[in-house]
Amino acid sequence: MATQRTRALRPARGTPADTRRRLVAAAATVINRDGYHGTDSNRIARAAGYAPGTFYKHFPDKRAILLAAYAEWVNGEWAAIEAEVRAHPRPAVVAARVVDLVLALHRRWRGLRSSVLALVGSDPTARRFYREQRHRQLHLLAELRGVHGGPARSAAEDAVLLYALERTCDAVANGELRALGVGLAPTVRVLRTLVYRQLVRD
Amino acid sequence: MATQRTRALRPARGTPADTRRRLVAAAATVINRDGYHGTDSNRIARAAGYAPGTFYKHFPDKRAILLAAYAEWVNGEWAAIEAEVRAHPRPAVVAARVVDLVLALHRRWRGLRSSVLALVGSDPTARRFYREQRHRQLHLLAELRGVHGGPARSAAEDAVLLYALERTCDAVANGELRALGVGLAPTVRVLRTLVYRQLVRD
Amino acid sequence: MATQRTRALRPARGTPADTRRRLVAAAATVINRDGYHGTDSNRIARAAGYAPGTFYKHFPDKRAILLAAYAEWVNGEWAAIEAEVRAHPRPAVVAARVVDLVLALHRRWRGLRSSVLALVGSDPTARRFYREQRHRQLHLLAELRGVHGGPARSAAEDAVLLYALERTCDAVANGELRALGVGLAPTVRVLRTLVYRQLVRD
Amino acid sequence: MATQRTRALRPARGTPADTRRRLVAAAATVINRDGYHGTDSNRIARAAGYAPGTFYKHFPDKRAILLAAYAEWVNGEWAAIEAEVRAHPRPAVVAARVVDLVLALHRRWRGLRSSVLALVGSDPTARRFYREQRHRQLHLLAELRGVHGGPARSAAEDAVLLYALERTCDAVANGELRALGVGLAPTVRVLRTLVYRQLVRD
DNA sequence: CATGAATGAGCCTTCATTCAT
DNA sequence: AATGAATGAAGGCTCATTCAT
Repeated sequence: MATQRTRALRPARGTPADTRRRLVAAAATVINRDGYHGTDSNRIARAAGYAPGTFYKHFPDKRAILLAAYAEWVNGEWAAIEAEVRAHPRPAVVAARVVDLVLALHRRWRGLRSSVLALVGSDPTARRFYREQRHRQLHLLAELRGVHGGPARSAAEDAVLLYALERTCDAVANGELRALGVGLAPTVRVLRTLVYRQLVRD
Repeated sequence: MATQRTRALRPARGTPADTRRRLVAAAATVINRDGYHGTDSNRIARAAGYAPGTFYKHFPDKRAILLAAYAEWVNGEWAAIEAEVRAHPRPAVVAARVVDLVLALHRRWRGLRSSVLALVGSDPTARRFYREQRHRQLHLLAELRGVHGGPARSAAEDAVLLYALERTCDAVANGELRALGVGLAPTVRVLRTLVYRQLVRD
Repeated sequence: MATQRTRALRPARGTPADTRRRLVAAAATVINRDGYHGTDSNRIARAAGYAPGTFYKHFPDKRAILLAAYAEWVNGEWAAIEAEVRAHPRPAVVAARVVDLVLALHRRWRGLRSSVLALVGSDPTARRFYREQRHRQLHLLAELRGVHGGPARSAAEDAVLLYALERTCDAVANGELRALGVGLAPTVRVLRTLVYRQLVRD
Repeated sequence: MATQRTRALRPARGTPADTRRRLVAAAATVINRDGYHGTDSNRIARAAGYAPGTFYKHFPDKRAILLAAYAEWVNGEWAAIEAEVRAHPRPAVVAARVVDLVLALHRRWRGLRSSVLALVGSDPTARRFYREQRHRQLHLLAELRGVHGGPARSAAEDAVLLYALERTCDAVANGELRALGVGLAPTVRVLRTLVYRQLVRD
């Protein structure tokens, strides 16, 4: 009953982990480009070189792969941030690197971030997941400050800083800032100053 | 998954403007509650007391009513903010009022905002529209500072402040902050301080 | 975005009741021919002259229309049986008519019956529905006996009779009996006798 | 909706006949529990301790294993009935045993029977196979009557008896009878009487 | 013999949108 | 102006089946 028409010489068979990785990578790319509601699971599977059914051997539903893609890539890049940051002892340099890296991150994954945020707005699971990311950031920030012998800061201050950083980087990434006539360089400078002040004594 | 209350009994037949207003109001309520992708145009029409066809007599598509709802209601409330704010002469009071009002606004329209932001991420029209809001805010901020004889601030500083305010209020509205163990009162204090400092000389 | 290609000059617009009737009639025919698992809701809708979406305006799911078809048609014909039966005073005639009618019924709706029975085997709703049919038959049988001044019979006897009648008619309808080398006429005679004996004193 | 217990830990590797037997046994259990349309071939294979591919090394398709399961298990138990029945000389005892055993059989294999019946309604192969079972029953009945020096009975009478027995036992097995308010004991009595009368002179 | 990753046709269902009334 | 029945493209997901290892 099932026809067999070799669409492209059957993609190399691999371990489930490989397949999963490919699917996640494809999802990240495709969703980042077309948006979560702008693609579908079949398209993601095809982009990874698989048939529709393969998707559901690895993810229970479409939502799951968005979260997985977010986890995989954003977490991965956050690890890179941690690594780079730890390598630099001077607060000013650290502040600059953090801003640069977060900005690069937001630029690269703007579409993916947007999709995740939308899902966070309506899906409890996504919400829980997203909050874990934030927790991690808060801890990282506190740790950085400790390393640099910085002052005690309230969690509220840290949180507001992170939100400012995140939201501004999104604005840069999606062209909002430019459209407002606000320059990139001064904005980056403001952000660096904000981060720097949070790390050291006033 | 989607709730379907609000089967309005409103008498139909009225001026086109009336109908449009009712549709927009219904859309704001319903989308705020169920999300843009969590409702459909038929449901919105019914919530306003009309048949599906009526919807498309007043809006070219579903997206349009989301933008209209955002414009109508959120703009309306921003006008209220402007009015209230202008009435208070002291910067500290103004800062407090702005934070309180923006927070209230975000709390009330959390779902609508989330839906709009998602659309902004993928739709050029929505993007353009959204940027106009921001422009308005920037102008208001500059004006406030002028009124209070505040210092010259770069557009970048103003923009970052607005982003911090907006994103933090969203975080409060959707419970993110509470989930992170960050208290509401200290957060509001941080925001007020931020706004206050932006209005007066350091 | 939606193309419009007039597939067949848009089927006459009617009242919802009309549409529902057409859908049920089409479902009865199609399922009777191809089996419940041999068709799909789109095919049923098309057979009734409608698009797929119309189906779901009238039925929550595929299962529902099978039950509706069963209810509509089989109930309808049982009403016919009741009417005919009441018109004949002599038990022997009644017995004959009942057997003939049930047999005709099973012959005509063999596929539909088969599908319903399968569903009854796995679906609680279907099960409940099916039992109501049986209840009705039991009452009808008891009533008939009363009319003819027949003897007291236990519910068990009545039930077994009904099962024998039903199952044998199914066997005739699906050719089982013929395949076994058992003639139709003698079988009908046995059934008539069975029914007759249940109606009158031994 | 479908349960997925029975992840067998059985050692694979064995003669083809062993594998086949295990698959059939698993299919009988799983289908009896979840229904033919409520499981899939992968699940059956897993329940037997094998991979999906193994299934299709032993059966051409899913339908085949349903028939095999029916043949293997139900036939096996019918053989047991034959044996037991032959061991008892008195018609009354034989009748009682037959009813009891058929009832037990139907109770145990209710789901499997239901699935087979549904397939019989649409699949010629299944139909042919099912009729062979009936043939066997008819012969057994005739033989029993001969043994007991019973009267000549038409094939039609025998067939109707078998149908009554089968259908009533199904009704008991699936709770239909209880739902109708008909007691088990009286029903069994009716069936025993029916069988008994068919075995001896009136 | 057995594996199990992969397939892909196709089912069920939704919903933005249209149009005859 | 309003209606609401109808549309139909398309999306999420399943599962019988295959085949390279």
